[in-house]
Amino acid sequence: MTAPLRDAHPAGPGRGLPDTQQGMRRRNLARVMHTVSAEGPLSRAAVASRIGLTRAAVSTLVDELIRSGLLEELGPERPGRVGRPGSALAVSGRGPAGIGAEVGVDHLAVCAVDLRGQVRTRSVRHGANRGRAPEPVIAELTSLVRRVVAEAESEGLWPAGLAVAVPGLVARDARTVVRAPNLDWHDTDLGTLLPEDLPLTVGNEANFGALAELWLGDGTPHDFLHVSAEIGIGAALVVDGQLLRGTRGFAGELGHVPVRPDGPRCPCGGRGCLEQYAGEEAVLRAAGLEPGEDRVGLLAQHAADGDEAVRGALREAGQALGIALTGAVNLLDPEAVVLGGALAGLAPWLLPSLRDELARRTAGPACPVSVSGLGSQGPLLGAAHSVVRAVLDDPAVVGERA
Amino acid sequence: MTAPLRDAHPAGPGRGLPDTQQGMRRRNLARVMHTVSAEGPLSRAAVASRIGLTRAAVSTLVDELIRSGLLEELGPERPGRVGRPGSALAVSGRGPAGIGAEVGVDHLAVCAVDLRGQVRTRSVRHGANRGRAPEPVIAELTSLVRRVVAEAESEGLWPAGLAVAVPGLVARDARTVVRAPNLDWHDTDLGTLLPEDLPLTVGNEANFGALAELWLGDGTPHDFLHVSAEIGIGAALVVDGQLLRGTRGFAGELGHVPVRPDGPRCPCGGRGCLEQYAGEEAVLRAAGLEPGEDRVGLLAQHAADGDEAVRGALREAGQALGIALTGAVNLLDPEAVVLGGALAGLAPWLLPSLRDELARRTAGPACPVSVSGLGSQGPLLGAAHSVVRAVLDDPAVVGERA
DNA sequence: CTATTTCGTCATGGCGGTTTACAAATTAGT
DNA sequence: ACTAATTTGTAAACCGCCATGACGAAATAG
Repeated sequence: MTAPLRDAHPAGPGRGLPDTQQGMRRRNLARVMHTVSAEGPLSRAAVASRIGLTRAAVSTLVDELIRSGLLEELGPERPGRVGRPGSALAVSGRGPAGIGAEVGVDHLAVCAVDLRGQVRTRSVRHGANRGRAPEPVIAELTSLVRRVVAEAESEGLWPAGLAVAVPGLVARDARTVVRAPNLDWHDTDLGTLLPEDLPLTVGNEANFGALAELWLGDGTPHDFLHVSAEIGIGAALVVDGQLLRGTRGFAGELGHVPVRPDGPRCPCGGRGCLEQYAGEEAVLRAAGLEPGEDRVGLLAQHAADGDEAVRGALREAGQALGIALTGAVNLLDPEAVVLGGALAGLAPWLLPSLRDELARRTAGPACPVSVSGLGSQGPLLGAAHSVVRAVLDDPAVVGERA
Repeated sequence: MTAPLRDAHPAGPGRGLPDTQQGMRRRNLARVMHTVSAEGPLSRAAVASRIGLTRAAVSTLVDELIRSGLLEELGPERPGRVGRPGSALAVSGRGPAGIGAEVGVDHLAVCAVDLRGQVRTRSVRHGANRGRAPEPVIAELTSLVRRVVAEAESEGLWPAGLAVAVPGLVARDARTVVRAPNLDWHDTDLGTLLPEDLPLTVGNEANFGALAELWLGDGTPHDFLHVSAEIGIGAALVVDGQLLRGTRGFAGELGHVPVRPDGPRCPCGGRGCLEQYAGEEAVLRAAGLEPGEDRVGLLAQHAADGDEAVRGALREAGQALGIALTGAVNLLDPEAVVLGGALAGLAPWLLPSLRDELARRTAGPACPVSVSGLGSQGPLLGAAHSVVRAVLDDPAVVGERA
């Protein structure tokens, strides 16, 4: 069925769907879900005061959500104040689940996350996928998905959708991989290869990582730039809590921002792109290391051991990142820059020169640069959570099935 | 009263104001206004089918809008098809008007635009403002505003708001000018200096220019990058039909994107910023011309006359712009780049090297670069139209007054 | 033990869009 | 010219959704 999970509520007045009472109801159901999900167990009265509706209205909304299995009544609250205690409501731990999947260069991973945001099942398979054809890889992924779905179902969950994180550019249809250099995939429509009974969303790994940071990060603002380096160097731009995708869905190509316009040639056609200084290959070469298996781990290891060549290479990579990010920060004025993915592990050696370069080139106070706490889990979690968010954003759709 | 003209309808489900029936009505009124405004005279039935409501519902909405003076009944349509001809509806030419104002480095301008988008009155005063204190300048501007408002009123219009375009950074409150280097203004609150009986919005000149391009430009997409050069070099980013403002409202500082990281020092603290190559002063210096009065006109004149020094300087500026824009395009994946403001006049000599540089550094087809057709009128028109858009976006607010 | 406060629910009402029906105004066909 | 078909705009009845106000229930304060 492949329902459109995203963009259900376009912004701006005048545009968008006609405003009928059903739409109103749907939005109010979503408000209740978001409020309960974000602020823990809450009584009906508390929800009502937060979203600005009356207790009576919230009562009927909650009834509907409980009938759909999206909310649960936990029983009476501990009475601390005067007055009748409310009945605590919480997001259900047995309703729909978001299935997240990740196609990495040398692993596959799938997990199921319930509406509460808890990871309930997880399944990983190691093994290099570089250069393998899409069909066998996706077949393997499909079997992992089926296993995770089965386990989730045995815990009383049912899958509301599947989101797949891929290390490459994904078209705006959220189904076809336009280009994944590290897998050597081109124009591959995953919609035809994955189980068809689940609404599917395919997305860029870095984008899902950024969303994970937005939704799960501790103190992450909702205007930031998330930089990661799995496939080349990618940035995900989050503006006002929304991912900026670009016309063709290619936004965030930080790796090909010119750093030194007369620098070395880049396969993209340009010269002196960031990737020529801070890309994996470039850093390994500058560090004098052979490209091998776990290349990022290798770099971190050597850097930690005090290898000066490696440290110098990372210092210069940080500097190049700082230059490119200066441009990005000047253009976008984000609240923060967050380093994620592989960069997070190398942060100790990248950050000093990066911050230095950024500060030197900024007039006022420099944009704060932090490191993601999610590590390599970001993309997978972001994918799974994107399905969960879609349910919270429009509970009515899912309510029909339960 | 200074009502919030913007951001009345925040994006995303779950957030925003509670969804009550009155809000629904307001949004539907807005839909009707937008539809009629965008698609010319339309019958009630045509509006209904476009926005997806029933004819009956649209009838009552239209009645209300006509009573408020926002819509006009033009009379029966020419019947071309079978069936009863509809009664054509058009946006009123006598209701509210948007007052736009512009504080330029050497001029002041004010105009009134009606809901149809027609400029109805205009008033300009030449004279250098560089270095003058804000108070006398704004006093002068106020008298222009009063004159334009009086003229507009004599034509049956009433002012719905005032938007002021300023060559500098404006804080997110849309009232205070944080920094306007070319005027030498700092932290100036225009809210206290301008007539208080009009809802006020102060905005950056380049941003208003971009909005004008978005709303009035011929074939302008709704994802683009608008580059202009009045104060240094500014870019306005329009994403999905909305201006990207940045956390502090400082987004779009293209002028300080690093082009050559080891280039000449820039007052901003950086090195080799775009402004050091394509800024007004830099180009004049490279061209061997003295900074005088109408510097842009001077450059265009000499370039047209075949002055090779000037042409060379502009060629290099275009090249630098191309490098900086490569970065921006890689980050944002816009549908187009539009040159506006002073750059539009110099486009014939900037474009070749700019396009060349951009194409050379892009893998696929390069992002198309075009020139704004609005010329120097952009900011003023954008300001006035922003008020008009605010009325279209929420007709109910204004309806109360009529 | 009573007064007070707060919670959840119910009955009532208002508001807003839909449905259904119908008159008005045009074209197409005989 | 007259009828049938089509489309428009409006009115009346209806339904859905939230607000209002009242009420019982369950706690605290005195």
